Amino acid sequence: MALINLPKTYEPREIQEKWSKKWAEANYFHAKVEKDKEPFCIVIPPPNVTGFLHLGHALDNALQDILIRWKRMQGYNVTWIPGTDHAGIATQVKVEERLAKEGLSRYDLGYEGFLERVWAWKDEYETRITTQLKRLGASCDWPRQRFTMDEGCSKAVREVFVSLYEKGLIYQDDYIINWCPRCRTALSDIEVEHQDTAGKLYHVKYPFKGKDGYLVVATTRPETMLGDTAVAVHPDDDRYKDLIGQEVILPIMERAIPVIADDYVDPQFGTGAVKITPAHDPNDFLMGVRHNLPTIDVIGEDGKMTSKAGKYGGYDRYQCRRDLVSELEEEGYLLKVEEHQHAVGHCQRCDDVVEPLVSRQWFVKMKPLAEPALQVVRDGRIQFVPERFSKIYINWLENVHDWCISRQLWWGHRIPVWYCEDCGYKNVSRVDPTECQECGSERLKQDPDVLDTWFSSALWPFSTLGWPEKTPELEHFYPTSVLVTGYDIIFFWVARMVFMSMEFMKEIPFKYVFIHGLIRDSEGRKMSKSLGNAVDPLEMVEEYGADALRLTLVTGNAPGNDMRFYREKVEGNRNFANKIWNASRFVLMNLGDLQPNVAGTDIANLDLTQVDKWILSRYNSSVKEVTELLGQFEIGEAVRVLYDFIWSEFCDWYIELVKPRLQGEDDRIVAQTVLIYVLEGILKLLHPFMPFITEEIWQYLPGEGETLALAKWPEFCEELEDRSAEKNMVILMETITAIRVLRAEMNLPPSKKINIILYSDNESEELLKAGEDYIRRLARVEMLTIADGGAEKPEKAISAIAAGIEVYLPLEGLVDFDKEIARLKEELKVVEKETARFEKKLSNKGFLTKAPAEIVQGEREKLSANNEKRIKLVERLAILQR
RNA sequence: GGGGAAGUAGCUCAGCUGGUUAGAGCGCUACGUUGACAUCGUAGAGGUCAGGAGUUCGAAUCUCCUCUUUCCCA
Repeated sequence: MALINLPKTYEPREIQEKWSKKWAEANYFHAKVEKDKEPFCIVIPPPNVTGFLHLGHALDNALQDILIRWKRMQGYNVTWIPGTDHAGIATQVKVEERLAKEGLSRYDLGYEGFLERVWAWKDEYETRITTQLKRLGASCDWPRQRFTMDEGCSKAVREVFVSLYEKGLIYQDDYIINWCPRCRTALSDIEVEHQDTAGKLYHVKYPFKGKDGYLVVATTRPETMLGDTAVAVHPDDDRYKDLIGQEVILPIMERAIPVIADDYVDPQFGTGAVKITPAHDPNDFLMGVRHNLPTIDVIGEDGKMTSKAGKYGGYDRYQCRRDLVSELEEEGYLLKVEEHQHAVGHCQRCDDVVEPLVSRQWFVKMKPLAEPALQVVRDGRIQFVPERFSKIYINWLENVHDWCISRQLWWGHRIPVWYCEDCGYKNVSRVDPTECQECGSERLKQDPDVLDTWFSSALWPFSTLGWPEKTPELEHFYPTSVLVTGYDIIFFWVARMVFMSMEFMKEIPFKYVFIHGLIRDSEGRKMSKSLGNAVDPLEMVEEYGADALRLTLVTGNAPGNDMRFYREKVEGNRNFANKIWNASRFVLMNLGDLQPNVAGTDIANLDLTQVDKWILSRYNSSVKEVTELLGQFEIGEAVRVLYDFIWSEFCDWYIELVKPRLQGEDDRIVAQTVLIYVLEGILKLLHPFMPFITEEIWQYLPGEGETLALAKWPEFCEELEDRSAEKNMVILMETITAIRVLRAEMNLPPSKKINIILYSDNESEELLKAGEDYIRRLARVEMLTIADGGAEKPEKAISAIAAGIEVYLPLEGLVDFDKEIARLKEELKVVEKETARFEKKLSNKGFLTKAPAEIVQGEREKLSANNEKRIKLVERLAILQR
């Protein structure tokens, strides 16, 4: 077969299009359950069907794909389960926004009509997301794709809800919750984002009842005073001790309320007396429970004041605040107003200011569930990478409050509770009931609310594998191997998956939680639509290629840390891809008619040169390092090792060194075989990171196999390790570099041929003789002489010392002796400084006795090498200065 | 108020369990089209590893303190 070489230029676009299509068609990434093989399973953090994927998704999925492709090549039974999240509130907000553009609200369409629109939206975005993932190279097990509201996931949700209800772990209660007046729904604690806001602290007089004088309370939210049912002070606060048990008159409302004592009050804050509004503040609510205070709700679900707010009924909450403050001022109740910084809760989805209010909602009792979830992280059965994130997880679970799971939305899993309109019984059922389990009435009404979107995501690791059915997938692939996600959803998702798994599977959901950071813009800001600084991953894919983008996202920063995104970084990695492309092109173009059966060749037994042995040894240790680093989730370091090996060693040195041999006949085949062997290994090692370019090139290589994605991952091979070849090559490379430095020093362009004399001891003489051609070629030397170290040295020359070899560049009439002396003196200074350092270290008794022998030996060698160099420099200077 | 992270070359960042002559990419300087690659090559300049104290034979790395920047939680 005549070999076809790669196209002259690297065109990522064509390659990625071709391969994402081919891979999908061939269904390479679908894994059947193979019981005799070790499983490796990742469930994708399901992207929300709210929009397009952003760079954060690209990072998350690149990391997963790297692990997945690596393990697949290692021969594991690998499945990466893709899917999307219905993202209840977020999606509903999006669809409502779209409707608003048509001048419609969800009420105009009605419940059924609105849901139809949301399902259509879901289909549209699910398709887009899937397409995007494929274009990024994600090797998902597509036939197993899931959706949090598909039939199976819905069944899992139903089972979990009913089961928790039966165990008493789900309950309904009137409780203070976070309410978003814009979305008109309850939110869980973590869906509220606290933002520091410049506010005011109002000092208001509350007159004593039945006597002169007043108490001053400080509040940031005066409008809630309309619902005050007490004033609280600290029991030990001497200022107020006498007032406890007495009453004050609530201004405007003219209502008498008691002064109570509670430890919760901070005597240092404000005046030390706080107004208590149990209906509109979480802490006040708890205090109200402790002291049996009435609850007066003055703010409604629409964010407006209720009729209980007296004359302010119907006012918007902010309007009420303004008007109320002026009234207080006019009436002389307002003592003073201070500037005050405080945290204000905002809705995570729509950014409206959240209103704490009392409402009847469904909750998950957290304490009993949290305990096992804490245990598995504390005892290391689940490991966070990096480890520090386990603290965040533990701290949250230790202080977790009950989870409000009901949402007043239309889009989501309906709560499986039917209220009997006759006896009021709550029918909580796995199958839709037709009659009341209590009284038999058929007049049943399902709870109108839906569940928090995270309720279904919490089941994702097992619901996607078929639970509650006992599927072979569940049995084989569960627990999953690793979860890859950002630190921003440790509470929302990771913790919840763990406790749900512990409760329902009696098993951890995954062994490792691999946490990554956020992608920020070049100024370190979060990327967001409103800032207009978001980068579209597909735009980068178009411009630089998916491989370059993937590499950019996973390198150059430590695990768990945020990363700034620069287009220049992607460009740099595109250049790296181009380098690989051209190096491969070179190898292929020099293959000629050779069809080496690399797989069947025992490479170590070929008649290898030192250079071959060196590159094989270096390649071999790269295999080892990359594999180890991947095992430690050190993706960035693994890439760095590969990048350096490929560019600096394989391309810059090996290819250059091997060139002459490819022209000759003697050992041409050996050189070709080594080239192709190392190249193929490189492509394999690089494939998880850069799947498209490696697959494309690999197809041009001789050998068997349909796809690189299913090729065997390289293994470390003892036989290829060759320390002495590595050492020899260092000498050779340093010699070549030394000549190049002299050339540059004298401003001699490469076109100018030069003569070089190398003086060496017997040991390296042989090595230099063997490497004569290399030196001549790579340093562009016309006439190369290798002489004994003791031989007479030319006077009119400039010199350098590299790896114990004296390099002389004779320059008849061109040498400026003063300049050369100065140059050598400068070098001598550096060497002397080094020598002194080593000497000092080695004369330190503590060092000699306490440091490991290896280290001491290393320092000794460094000292003697330095000394040798120093002596030669001194000698040379003596001659020049004679 | 509690907790985390970060401070290393002009910029962006690596540097794992303490032993390197402290690295990379970009940028910068000089030279260069040598038949894989100018999306490139060769050589180079550039760092008191935020500051202080301590532990140690030895600290960018461990401990404590200070300063600065960030993020999360209350």
